[in-house]
Amino acid sequence: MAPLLKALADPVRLRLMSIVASHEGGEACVCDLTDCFELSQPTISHHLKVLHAAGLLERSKRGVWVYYRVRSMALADLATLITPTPQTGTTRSCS
Amino acid sequence: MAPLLKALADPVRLRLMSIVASHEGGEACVCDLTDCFELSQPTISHHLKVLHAAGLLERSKRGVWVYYRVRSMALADLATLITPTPQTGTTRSCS
DNA sequence: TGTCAACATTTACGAGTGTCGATGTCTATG
DNA sequence: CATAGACATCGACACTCGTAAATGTTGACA
Repeated sequence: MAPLLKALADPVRLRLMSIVASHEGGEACVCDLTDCFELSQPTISHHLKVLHAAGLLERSKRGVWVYYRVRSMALADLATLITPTPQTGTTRSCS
Repeated sequence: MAPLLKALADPVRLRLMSIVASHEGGEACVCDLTDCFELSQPTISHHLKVLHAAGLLERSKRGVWVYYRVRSMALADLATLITPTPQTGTTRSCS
């Protein structure tokens, strides 16, 4: 769980997720994304790799272009884990 | 939002949140927490400070002891932000 | 007032991270 | 085959982060 949060805990990567999610057809190619930032193409590629390795983005190569798509299931699972549990009653000192 | 995720994106801090949340009365003092880790007391204190600065933990000092409590509202808000939006239809290239 | 215990702060250091420039890989096209 | 463009990888650097040892602060109590 910590690696997932770590992958999301960066302003650039959060924007990347947001842009991909709200892009036409729910997917975007790298060339679209690099235009949205004032960062070099290798840097964007690096962030995409981190998000992909964390299971937050899907990769699909079509021709010369590589399209990324948000794995909304991963986000939903993460949201569930973050949501506070209704307290189980059992009280152990450590977890 | 990124700072919030950054504060959570650490195994020790995630365990701290979990332990505090599931502790008797929903709060725990530092001495309880240091016993759960094989880390020095200053390190635990540092992580608690990070979580408190991010608005994820409440502090309340009673006598010599300092009790921490999870701000479940912050977690709930974060979960809401992470949850994928149902796609608005408007398609702008960047966000 | 002096002492002890619970936490916090400071300082320092090794490890990890974000960034860029240079280079590599792959695909389409002439 | 040669070239060009879309991405990825590599190497290097500055910066941040997690950790511990030493020290400081505060409250309880004799």
